[in-house]
Amino acid sequence: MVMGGSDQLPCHHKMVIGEITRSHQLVAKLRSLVLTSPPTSEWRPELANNLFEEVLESYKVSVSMLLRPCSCFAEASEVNCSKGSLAVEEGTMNAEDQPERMDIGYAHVSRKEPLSTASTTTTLHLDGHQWRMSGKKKTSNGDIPREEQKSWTIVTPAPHFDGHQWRKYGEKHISNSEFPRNYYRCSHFKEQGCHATKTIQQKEGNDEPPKFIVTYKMHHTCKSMTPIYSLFLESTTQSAPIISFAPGNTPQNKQTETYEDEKDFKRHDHIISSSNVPMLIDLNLSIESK
DNA sequence: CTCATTTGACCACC
DNA sequence: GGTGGTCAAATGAG
Repeated sequence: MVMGGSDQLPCHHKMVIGEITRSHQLVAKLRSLVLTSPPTSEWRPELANNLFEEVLESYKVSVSMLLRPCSCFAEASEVNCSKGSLAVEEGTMNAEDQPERMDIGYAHVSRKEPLSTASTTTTLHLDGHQWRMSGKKKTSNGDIPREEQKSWTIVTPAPHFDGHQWRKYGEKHISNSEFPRNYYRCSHFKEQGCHATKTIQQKEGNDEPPKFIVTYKMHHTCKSMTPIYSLFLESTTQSAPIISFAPGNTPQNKQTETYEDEKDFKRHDHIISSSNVPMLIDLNLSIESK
């Protein structure tokens, strides 16, 4: 994450950076503990557990800060913040929208172009995902056109680990596209009327592992989400600290498997979209410790 | 038998 | 009219 001088950052970003730096230090302590103390130490499990708790709490706080618009956003629904000209979109998920869960995949801050037209926003690569959000232009009959429905897109090698359960309801070959597009809706569509949907399409090219373009539409209104902090962000630096809290069988492990054919992939696709998703935190951050 | 996936048909939007 | 999104019957897995 390369950013300018800290005085150019929105105030809550400075707090987040501070919190993440603390997390980094805690992880360093944890590493030191694991590598240097004898496995038989009586105090080792308890101390390790305490450190883990602190790290988890610290990340939780960081994410909460990111989800909550800073005070300089609060004056209006769309306000310039510092020099970054950041705007929080109406309808963007914040801490109030999703108080019980930390689903970072839905945090969305976009950068408005100066004099932007009705519905276009450009992407701010704040968290390693590529984001797009369409506006709210309406048709003559008052409906939001399909193209303009609120949606956001991420590119990820792990398109299924967003903490929700999805049911596939369609597949379509897209013109000028090598791979079909798969259509999913929330598994709680029927019993809870949750209208969240997403499409997954493999990105063109020979990426290894393959990357998928995941487009979400509508926020979840269901209440039975697995409490997972699924922060699978694309790593772009070797030095990015990676924390995996699941010994083996991580989503990453699943996704980096190679599939014999499309059927084979789809079998895994089914498995990994179930609710039994292990926890993974993979932060793409470069923190200078001093 | 139940439930999830597949797949062709239908429909809305551009 | 072409393309993309959704529906629903058929199919398959457990």
